[in-house]
Amino acid sequence: MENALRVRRRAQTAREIHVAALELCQEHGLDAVTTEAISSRAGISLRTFFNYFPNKEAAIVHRPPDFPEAAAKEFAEGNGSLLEDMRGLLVAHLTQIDQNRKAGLLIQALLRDNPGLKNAHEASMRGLISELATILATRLGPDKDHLGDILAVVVICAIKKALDSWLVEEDRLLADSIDEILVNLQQLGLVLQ
Amino acid sequence: MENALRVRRRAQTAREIHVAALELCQEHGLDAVTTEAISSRAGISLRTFFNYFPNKEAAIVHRPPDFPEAAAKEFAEGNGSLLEDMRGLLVAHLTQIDQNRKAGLLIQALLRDNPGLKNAHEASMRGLISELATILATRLGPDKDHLGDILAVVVICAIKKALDSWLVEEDRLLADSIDEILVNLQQLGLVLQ
DNA sequence: CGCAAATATTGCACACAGTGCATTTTCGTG
DNA sequence: CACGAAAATGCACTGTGTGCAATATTTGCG
Repeated sequence: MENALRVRRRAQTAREIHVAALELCQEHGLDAVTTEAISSRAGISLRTFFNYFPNKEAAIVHRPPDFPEAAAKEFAEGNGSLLEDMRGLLVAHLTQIDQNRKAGLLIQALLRDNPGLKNAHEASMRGLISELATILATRLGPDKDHLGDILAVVVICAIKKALDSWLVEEDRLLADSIDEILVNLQQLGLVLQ
Repeated sequence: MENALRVRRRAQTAREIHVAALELCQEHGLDAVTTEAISSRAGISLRTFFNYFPNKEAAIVHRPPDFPEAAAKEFAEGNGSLLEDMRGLLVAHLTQIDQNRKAGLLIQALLRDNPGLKNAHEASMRGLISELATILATRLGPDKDHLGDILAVVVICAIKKALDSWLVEEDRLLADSIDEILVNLQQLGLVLQ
């Protein structure tokens, strides 16, 4: 009952569907792309498509990279300033996004032009938010769950804002985007006094 | 070309559809409710339903009360502590929600039991968020747009959290919920130093 | 190896969602 | 009352998403 292989294969198929969806959107525009077309380009049946994604929007947005476990642990156990400790977490996370800059750009462009994708995007963000909320719960300790939840929301929101500038401006440094996030959060802290 | 009357009629019809949708959900559960059933209970054709809402989820969630203009203006032009000035805005907003406590409770219960409603709910929240962002832009002045956007997100998030406790606990005072919101935001400010 | 169990893929049928378009009805206004 | 804009409607049609049962593939194990 060793399913590590199966898990990897599943993830691979999902990625293939995702890529097929992105390519078709680039070629014909989101509205002209059907789940059937995606399935056939990905070399699977329509029925199988729905085994992997609930709808085409989900296939397009797929899921954002998670927070690497090592960085999460380090942050959760850190005891410096929260914002400074968070830098490592952000570096780890944004680095992963950087790996896949091309897909990121494409998805972002699609999001701009197709408001109908917003729901799917938000849904995938909810996953990230709750992952971060879990990490923050460890860091903040008990009885701070509301605070942790809210903080998670605001951090993800700041990351999204930074990605907007980062993916657009070709030669922007990753470090600058991270600074932007931290500065925004710090300003938020000031204004909430 | 005086369309004030038409606007009111339109809003009324939308409300009737909304109510019909809520009633049917209560009776048969969300999954068993079709757009056709909603239309027919509301006394309109299926085609007309889609003139008012893009899908049944939107009809169920409808739209949350906005921030009353007077309170918004007062907050935008205030110059005390941001959080204290915000209290008036929150009072005005939550009071409106209180007017319709019954529907609020029902919608909240539906949201708990039907994850499929989350998207529609988030979509309607986006409207509120951008409304608040506009208000905050006035209050904060220029060059703070990112900060205003992020702040709007976090405030709406705090409101949602407070509503969770408020709608559940029967005899909770509105004032307490508002305090809860402000305390959460203040704690957030502290932790972001 | 080769079998049995678990898991993944697929085809088919079907009910519902959502849209475009042309037509009809309603209703405020002059 | 009559006109015209806005709203409601009917109809046809494409695409979505699911349940179910059959088939194929992979995995663990004797």
